[in-house]
Order: sequence, then C-alpha cells, then structure tokens
Amino acid sequence: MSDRKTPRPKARLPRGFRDRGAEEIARERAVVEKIRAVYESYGFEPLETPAFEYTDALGKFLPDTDRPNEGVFSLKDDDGQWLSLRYDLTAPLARYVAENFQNLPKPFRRYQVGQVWRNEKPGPGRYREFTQCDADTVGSNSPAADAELLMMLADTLDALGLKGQYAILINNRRVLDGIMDAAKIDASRKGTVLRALDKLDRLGVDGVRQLLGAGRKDESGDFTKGAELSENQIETVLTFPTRKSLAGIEIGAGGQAAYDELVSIRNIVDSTHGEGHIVLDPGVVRGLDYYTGLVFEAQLKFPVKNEKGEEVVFGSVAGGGRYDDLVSRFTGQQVPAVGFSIGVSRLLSALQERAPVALDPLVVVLALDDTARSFAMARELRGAGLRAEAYVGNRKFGDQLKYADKRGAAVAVIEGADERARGEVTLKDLALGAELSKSVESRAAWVKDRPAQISVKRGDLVAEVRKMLARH
RNA sequence: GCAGCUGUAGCUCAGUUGGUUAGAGCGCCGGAUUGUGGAUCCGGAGGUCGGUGGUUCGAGACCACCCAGCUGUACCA
Repeated sequence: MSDRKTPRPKARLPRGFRDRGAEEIARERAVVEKIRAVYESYGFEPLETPAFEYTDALGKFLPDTDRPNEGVFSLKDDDGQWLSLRYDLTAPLARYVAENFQNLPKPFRRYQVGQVWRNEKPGPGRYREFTQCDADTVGSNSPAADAELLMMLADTLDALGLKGQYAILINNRRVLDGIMDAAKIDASRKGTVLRALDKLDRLGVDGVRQLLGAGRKDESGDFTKGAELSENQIETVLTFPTRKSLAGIEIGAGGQAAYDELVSIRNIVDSTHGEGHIVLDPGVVRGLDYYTGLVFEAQLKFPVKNEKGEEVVFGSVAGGGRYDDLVSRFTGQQVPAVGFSIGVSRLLSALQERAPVALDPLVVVLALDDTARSFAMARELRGAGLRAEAYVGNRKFGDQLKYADKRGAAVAVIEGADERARGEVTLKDLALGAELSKSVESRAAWVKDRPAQISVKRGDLVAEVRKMLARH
C-alpha cells in the first residue's frame, strides 16, 4: 500500500436513491402484474414512452443555465436542446397524444408503468426515483370516464388483497372554488387556502386552522406565514372538510353542479361495486394548477408502520383527477382527460407485512470435486422446474455450506467421492438443520450427528429433493 | 429555500473537566475443523476523528466558517 495519489472514492448511493434486492423486486413484480391484469381486463392498452423528454414538452420547469435542474434532472443534448428525465407519466402522455392525435381512437385509454425521477429533497419514504402505475382516459369529458376509472382503481385495490381496507376519497375543484367564493376569499389568497386544506391529513384541523389564520410554527421552530383569513372565513372554509356538510354554505351554481356530479359519480360506482368504496371528502385538493375538476385519492384504512416500527400518517397510495388543459399546451385544442396514478413503492411498503410474497425455494448443488457432475445435477433439477444452482466459487466444503446457508437455500445437494462410489447423493435439509442447531451446544456433537441430512440414490435426486422441499 | 439536530472503522456507537499509542459490538478475512451451516474460542485487516482556519504547551473534544447527512417545514407535476 504505497503512496496513494487519489483518495479512495466512498462507496455510497446518491441521496434519495435506493438499491433494491431480490425480495423487493419479487414483491414489486407480483404487485405490478396484478395491477396490469386489471387494467388490461378493462381494455386499457399499454404504452411505453422514454425516460427522457424534451424539457419544454414536460412543461413547468424550464431550465435556465443557472438552475438547469430545479425539480427535474436535466441535461443538454449535443445539439444544445434541453432534455429532462420525466417526473411523471402524464406529461409524456399529453405529448404522445398531441403527437399522434389523428390516429388514436377517442377516447384513448392507456396505462403505463414506469420509473419517474424528481430532483428534490428526499424525505422518509420519499425518493428521487420511484415507480408509478398510471391509467388515463383522454378525449372524454363524460362522468362515465370518471366513474370507470374509480371502478378500475377499486378493482385494482381489491385484486391486491385490500378489499374493504381502503376508501377512495373524491372531491371536485369547482366545489372548493364555490366554498371559497362563499367565504369571500380574494383571489390572491386562494392558493394559500387550498394548500392549507391539502394538509388536513398531516397537520390536523388545528394545524390547518393556524395556516388559514396567522401562521404556524413547525416542530423545529420555523414559522410559516398563514393566509390571514378572518375567523368567519376560516369557519366557512373548514365547515365542509370537518363536518362533511355543505349546510348553510351557498356555493353557487357552478359549485352545486360539481357537487351533484360527484354524487352521481359515486352512485354509479355504488351501483356496480356496492357502497363504501367512494367517499366524498372536501379535504382532497391535490396540487394547484393541474387539475380542473374531479380529484381523488385512495387511502388505506389500516395503520401503516415505517422501517422503525412506528405508526405513521401514510397519505394516499393512489391519486388522480380530471385535467382538461394538458394536451392543449401542444395543439391549442382542449382535450379533456382524466386519470390516476398508483405509487407502487408506497403501496409495497404498506403491503409489506400484510401480503408477503414467497420466493421459490432454492437448491444449491455443492461442487466438491467434479464440477461437471454438479452442473448436470443442477440442470436436472432446473429441468424439473426447481430453482437450482451449482456452486461456482472455489472455496472448501465448509465454506460452500456457509454459502448455501447465506443464500437462504432450502436444500443442499452433496456428492463427494464417498457418495459417488455408492451411487448416491447426500441431501441436506438446511432449513430443518437451522432449526435443530439452536439446541446443539458443541460443535463436535453437531458435526458427528449430521442432523437433517439423508443419503439417497443418485437416480432419485429430483424426487427426493421434491420430497424434502414438501416438508416446509 | 427556511429551521433544528447530527458528523469518530463497512454498520451501530463509546470516548471523562482538553492530556501519552483513538476504543467496543456487529460485519469481514484467517485459524481451531484436508468432507459439514449454528454457537464458541484464538488471531487479523480496516481510521485524513466531515473539511479548513483559530485558541492552547497540547484538540476527536473548545471557537469560527464551510461541507455533508438526518428530521421537520415550504414548494411540488
């Protein structure tokens, strides 16, 4: 170790990114397959778009040379044009629809599963790369399209084993507008009010009341300025969210029509799916600029724990709404659209302890002194549909067993010179052995007894391995 | 962005009012055991004490600034 000119790089993940291992990948695949199956059964067709888009096609965050990566990950292409990693699947959809408008059936119903990236500060359970599972209907302003998506979301959550354990909360932005008009909130404060209402689930009524009034101090002591509404205004704005009632509030013709539409959408879903899936909830706001009518979120009714085992306010596992202006950015034509997005990673962490996914058991064939024979046995086991591998390292026998143990293998297959001479193989039940080892004190006795292993005819390899696996 | 807290081995952390050569547990590697996982025992590798400057005879510790991480909050498609 002589003079090292450059210091070693530190092995570390970029902030907000994660590695994912076998178990999580298996769980995500299983979940995504269930979601896909439901979407496809509804006739939604899959679409894939690239990770990069031209930045101006994504909208909103146009990079300038000083701050090219505000909110999104951006880079400059060879020809000087800005590219960005997509931050959702909806903006690429709008681009796709605008680009292929004449060839698409209207309504165009598609789903898309993919990673999205956001260049922002990560938080607990919040990353800069995550998977979304979107379904959208473009080209229909009918409540039928809204209702269909709500049904499909309900069926999807049912298919994931969450039947009866969630509620889809729906609201309409025009109802909120009506309420704010009734409270005589001037236009400059509406944004602040909506943002405050959006935080009901996290901050509670008292926190939101502070944000609507003078302001709120967070637990670090930092102060957030409020909307400075009067007591009366605050009461009016909070009446619907807290008492779930519009009694005594005149929300105007537009607001009333939007409210009636919400009720009719709920009734459609109730008629096909039974009551209780859809709940009118005025606390649902979902952002500011994007949605134009219906907004909704799916919330889990059961408590969710974080990595430390603490119960957390979980928020929504899926959300969406109606956005009627997205395609017009490209074409100038209003194209009504409605859609939702399932946050697959969030859903997975919520599902973790409730619906574990079991991996197929693994068989490891140890390679004592004849690699070719080990490979042949592993191949034979694979041919029988088992997950099997031959040891490809170069360590001694004891270490090979340690390896099998660490892999979580269920069975080890051993064929050394002794076994071969007898035309047999030794099968070791690693799971059973791990259990037995708890009561063994001395290594000598453990080695001598060789628990949980049997010798079988080489020709019966597959059948005997199957028999051993069947015990668990 | 704002605020609070925290930075010592791969990980989790200890390190007395500032005092010699910076420690522990876990993990890793080797051995006890040329063919048997766990536990145990023995040995080993692994550190610019986040960085820079300052105070001091002396700084991992004290001060200033910077950087990074975590948490909350703001913004958020």
